[in-house]
Amino acid sequence: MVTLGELERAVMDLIWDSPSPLTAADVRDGLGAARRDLAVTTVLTVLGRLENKGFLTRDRAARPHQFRATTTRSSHMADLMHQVLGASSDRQAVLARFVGRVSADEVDALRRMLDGAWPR
Amino acid sequence: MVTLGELERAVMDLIWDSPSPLTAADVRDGLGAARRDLAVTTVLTVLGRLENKGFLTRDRAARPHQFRATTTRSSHMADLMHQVLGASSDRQAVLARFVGRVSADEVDALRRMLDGAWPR
DNA sequence: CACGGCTTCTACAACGTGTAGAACACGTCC
DNA sequence: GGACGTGTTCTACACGTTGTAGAAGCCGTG
Repeated sequence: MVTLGELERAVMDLIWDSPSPLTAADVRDGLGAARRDLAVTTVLTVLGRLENKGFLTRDRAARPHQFRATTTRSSHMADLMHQVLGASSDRQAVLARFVGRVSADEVDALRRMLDGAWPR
Repeated sequence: MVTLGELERAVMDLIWDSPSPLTAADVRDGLGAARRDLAVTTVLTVLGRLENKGFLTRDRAARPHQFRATTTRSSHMADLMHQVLGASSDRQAVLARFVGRVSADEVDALRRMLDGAWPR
C-alpha cells in the first residue's frame, strides 16, 4: 500500500484545498504558518516524490512548474477505504462492523446515497 | 497512523485465522510454507513489536508464550476505514465516493446492515 | 555574456521493518 | 545440584522511506 509521510500529507492537503495549481513557492508559503519554514528545494523534493507516487502531475512547460493533484481528496480517501476493504477476506463482516460505528446522521446519508440520489 | 509491515501483516493474518492462541513456533511453522524459513527469534521480535503496537497480547505464564489478537480482523479493518474517514474533512463526500464503488450485492448487504438487526 | 530564478542531483540523518546471533532464564534428568 | 535443552530477551545491522537541504545545472532577460 502506497503511504504518505507527514509532510507529504500536508503538501497534498494544501494542493487538494487549492482551486488552482500551485508552485513550489506557493506550497512553501502555504505550509509556513503552522510549520517551520522549509527550503524550496525541500518542497520540490517532496513534490517530486508525490509525482512519482502518482499523486501529482506537474506542468513542466510553465516556468515555475505548476503542480496539481491527479485525484480529489475524497476520491483518494474512498480509494484508501477500498484498499483496506479489498485486503480483507471477509468483506461483509468488515462492512458490517464499519457501518455499525457510523453516526446516526451519517447512516441516513448512507441510505440516501445507496438509493441513488444524493446531494453534491 | 499505526501501520504494519509485510511480515507483521502475515503474522497477524495467521493469528487472526487461528481459533486458539499461537506460540512463536506455531507462527514460524504457519508462515513456513509460502515464506522462507525464519528463525524463531525473528518471529519473536515481530510478535513483540505487534504486542507493543497493541495488536497482540501474550500469556507470559504459559511456557511457550501464547499469543492472541486483541481484536478481530474485521474489527481492525473497520477501524482502519474509520481512521481514513476520520482524517477527511468532507466525510460525506468520501462516503459517497466510497459507496459509489461497492459492488451491487454489497450495496444490498449494506442496505440490510443499515436497516438494523445485525450481529455484533 | 553575466545574473537571477528555478530545477535537478546528490547527500545524509532519523525511523521503521526484516532478520538473527548472543546472552540469559528456567525446568528437568542424571 | 549441576548440566542440558527449550524458550525468551537484548543487541545489532541492513535496507527502504521520509524529511531536509546544499551544490550544480538550465535558461531567459538586461
